[in-house]
Amino acid sequence: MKRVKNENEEDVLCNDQTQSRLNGEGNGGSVGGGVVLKKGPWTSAEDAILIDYVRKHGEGNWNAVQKHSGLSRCGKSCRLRWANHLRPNLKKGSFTAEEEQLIAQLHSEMGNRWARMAAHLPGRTDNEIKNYWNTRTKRRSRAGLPLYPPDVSLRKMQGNQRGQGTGRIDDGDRGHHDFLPKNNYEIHDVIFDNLKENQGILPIAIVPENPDISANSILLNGLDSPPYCNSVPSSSLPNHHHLRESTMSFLGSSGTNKNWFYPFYHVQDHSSDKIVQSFGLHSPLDPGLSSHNSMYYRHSLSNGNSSTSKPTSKAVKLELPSLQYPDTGFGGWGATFPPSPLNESVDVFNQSPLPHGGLESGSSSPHNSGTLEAIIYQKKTLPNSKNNYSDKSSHSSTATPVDRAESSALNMNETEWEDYNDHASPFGATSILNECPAVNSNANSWDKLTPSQNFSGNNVKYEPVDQVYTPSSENPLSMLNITWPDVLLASDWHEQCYGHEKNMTDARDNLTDYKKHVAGGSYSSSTGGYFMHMA
DNA sequence: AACGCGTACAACCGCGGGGGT
DNA sequence: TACCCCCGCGGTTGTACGCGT
Repeated sequence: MKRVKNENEEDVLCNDQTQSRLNGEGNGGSVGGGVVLKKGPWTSAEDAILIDYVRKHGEGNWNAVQKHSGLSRCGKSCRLRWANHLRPNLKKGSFTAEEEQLIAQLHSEMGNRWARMAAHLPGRTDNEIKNYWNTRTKRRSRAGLPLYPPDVSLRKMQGNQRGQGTGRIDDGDRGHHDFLPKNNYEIHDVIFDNLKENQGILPIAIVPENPDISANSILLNGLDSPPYCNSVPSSSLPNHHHLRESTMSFLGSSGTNKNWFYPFYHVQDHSSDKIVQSFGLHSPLDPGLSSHNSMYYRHSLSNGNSSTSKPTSKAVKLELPSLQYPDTGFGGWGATFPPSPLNESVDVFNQSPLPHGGLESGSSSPHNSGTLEAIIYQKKTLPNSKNNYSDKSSHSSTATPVDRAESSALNMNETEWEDYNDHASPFGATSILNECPAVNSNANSWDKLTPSQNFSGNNVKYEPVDQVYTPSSENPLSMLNITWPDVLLASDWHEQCYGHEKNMTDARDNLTDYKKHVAGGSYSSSTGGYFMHMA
């Protein structure tokens, strides 16, 4: 279709056929006899021939198509054409919101296993899903958005909780439990404990006065980054903030506006020798992560005096498979909704840094898959971070492009913000909204959210979050959000901290206005910016 | 209108697994 | 056990289209 010019191209041999010839195979008549096989777009006539062939002979034995039908296409091309376009019951058109959500969920569990994902999406092909995801990934990466919607991340995290005792990453195919009960939501006591402990922790993104410092940079660097605190460069700090390799702190090597990226880190409060939980959304939900390894949200510390925490971290790269962006650092790898259809016997201790591969069952590792499981898995499997940081960055990451890492880091932070605002997290929206000028609660798609952005502002501003993944009647997947503990907790927490909900409402309005102000700046909506909304 | 850019999508390519011999 | 063949999968490429400037 797109390659119209190929209609008139000189026929070329299918590579496979060429290989077959070389291998002595493909003896199917003319193929082996040197008949050139067409490449490029299929014509309707060819389609008709192929359809007719399949009708008569059924699927399979694709190399025989050319022989029996005279179609000058290699078997591989025929199979692809049939599978992706001619096969009955194919669903055409763009993905629905439900499908998008499911894809994200599946990808968070499976990684780039398109065919398996396609099995969960009737009428959709692996190629279609792959194209969608890749495009989406690119777009979101460019916009500095999280790869996964917050509920996916949360779900993963919840699954992670459940799976903690097992030491398993994912049940994978073993489960074949298509969907977990929707009401399997659990709130561990520790969640509430953490809530209490972290009252006053504010998820803030500081917008510098200096317009040259991107909001994301600030986000990533947090309050410990100049000019917001007097901390020394994180890289030179003593290891009182230990960043595990798996937590994917990224080094923005190119300097400008990149600085150090350590989207996840803990802050150890020196005065109390207590790990000050730096991030919130998932932390309170995961006992294991919350107190030790949780590195999700960047909060100011209690009483808002974040700069006193001397947060820092080391930058570490995390290698991921291509197109896998470690931009969501939260979530677990336990089987959650929907459960992984995979039966991936993941050696949780196998964290081979191989850039590719390792994805197939039997050898899969979340580390390699680039899924949320991988991310969280590493968090969990590595030693507790406290005083245990070892700089594995130079060992584990072979070739992670810096820009990817950066975008990933950005994404993680963006995700954090989305989550905050999405769910009125007691750590998030509530906190933000009490001091933050803007929140857009009208978003209906997690796919087009707040991008990274440079803008100037007052001394301290909160990063506006454009899009909020808001469960609503418009979103048939709202039911998924029953698993949002934040939602359940927000009210209570908010009441506890602020006494009334009005603050949030007001803050949302203010934030919305602020967002508009910001969006009027340099950001291009064409790149998936502030005001991109799903149709 | 022209251009540039981003996106969507079809198709190609290489690799590896599984089954048969 | 080794080899061959077929098939499927995932990564990548190339091009048309749409939109903004």
